[in-house]
Amino acid sequence: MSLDQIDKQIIDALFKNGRESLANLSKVVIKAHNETMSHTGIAKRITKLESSDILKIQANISVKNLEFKAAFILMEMKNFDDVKKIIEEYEECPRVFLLAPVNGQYNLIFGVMGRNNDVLRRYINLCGPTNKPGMLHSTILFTSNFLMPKHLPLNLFSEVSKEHKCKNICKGCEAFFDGECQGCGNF
Amino acid sequence: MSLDQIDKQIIDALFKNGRESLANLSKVVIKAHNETMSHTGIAKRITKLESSDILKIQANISVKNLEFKAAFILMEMKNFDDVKKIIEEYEECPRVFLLAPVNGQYNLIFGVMGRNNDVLRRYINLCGPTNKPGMLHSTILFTSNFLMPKHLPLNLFSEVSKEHKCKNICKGCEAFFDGECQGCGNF
DNA sequence: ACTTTTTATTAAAATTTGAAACAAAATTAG
DNA sequence: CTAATTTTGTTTCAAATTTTAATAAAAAGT
Repeated sequence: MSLDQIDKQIIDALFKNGRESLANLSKVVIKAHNETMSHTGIAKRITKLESSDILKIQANISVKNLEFKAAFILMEMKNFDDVKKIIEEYEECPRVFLLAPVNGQYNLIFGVMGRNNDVLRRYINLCGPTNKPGMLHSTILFTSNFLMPKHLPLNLFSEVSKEHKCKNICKGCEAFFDGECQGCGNF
Repeated sequence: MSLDQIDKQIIDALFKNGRESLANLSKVVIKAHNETMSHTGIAKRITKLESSDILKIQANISVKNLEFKAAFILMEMKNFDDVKKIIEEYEECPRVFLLAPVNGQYNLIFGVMGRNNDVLRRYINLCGPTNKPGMLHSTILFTSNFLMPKHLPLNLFSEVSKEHKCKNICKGCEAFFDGECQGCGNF
């Protein structure tokens, strides 16, 4: 599916304010020959874009303003199966805000988020992906200053993803069994 | 400003659906002792989170479903002034979806988005940051498969950012003066 | 203990959304 | 090319939601 000019105008308006009313959108979105569009028409477009999973209107939060700390981990893996295994283990983790297989000097880019540097370091050392099998080389980059995107979709406060999802990571973790681990959801 | 349990529940619900009605949010958000909260109270919380720039409800779009192509550029710069200069030049560019100074082996992480690999390569070669002064070393990673975040806030369709904002990049560009450049906003 | 400030509630008015039936345009098939 | 079909957009109106303003309650500061 591809986007036409109307879709793009809707997306642009919703990029600026995701809760803009359909009434206002219908004023802003202009068809050819300067005609406006009905709010019902706009609603149908939005529904369609959402159900084809192209668009999702979400709460994005500012890493900078909450003073969260983030790390990018770049990984060079032995083979693609090892990459896939890491992805499987981490794609539901609420701390992982970035996960993408890449081509180039590294095979996988991984982003982790924490309330502060302590939490972040503990995660990287105890729960992180860097000591998984197949890892040839990795490098870690720290930041807390996202200039772009200013607001990120972070799944930090979901009740479901606190313990359950991370079993596959936690089952080999000493801290988890010693009761020292505060859980993934401790933001 | 820090977030309490109610804020987190609101953000979590809006992460799932940014246009959830205040009425529904007031049913979902639970205070201590299992009390619900009034929808007016919820609205004030949201307004407060937005005006302190912690929360922004936005249209996020799926890189994967639109089959957009992205590249991460990792840069090691001579000094921090050079980093700042790159940031100044690129932070308004609609193609740049990621821009963060980092600490570690590299000083800056940069993400660019394009409709296809051709557009992306042309941008990197002609408009990209890799040949700017102060660059010691850089590496490029390509991807089109964002597993996380599934949907990204991309400012691709804004009318304002088509030519104006990129003057500082374009003024030394041959393609721009030859009329070969299709402009930053050509998505 | 009192005042100030912040936060939440209620209820009515204004606005927005959703549903259904219809119209127009685009696409497909004959 | 024309008719049938599908897709897309419009209108209308009832139902649901949001906003506003006045008030109450709780928390913080003196």
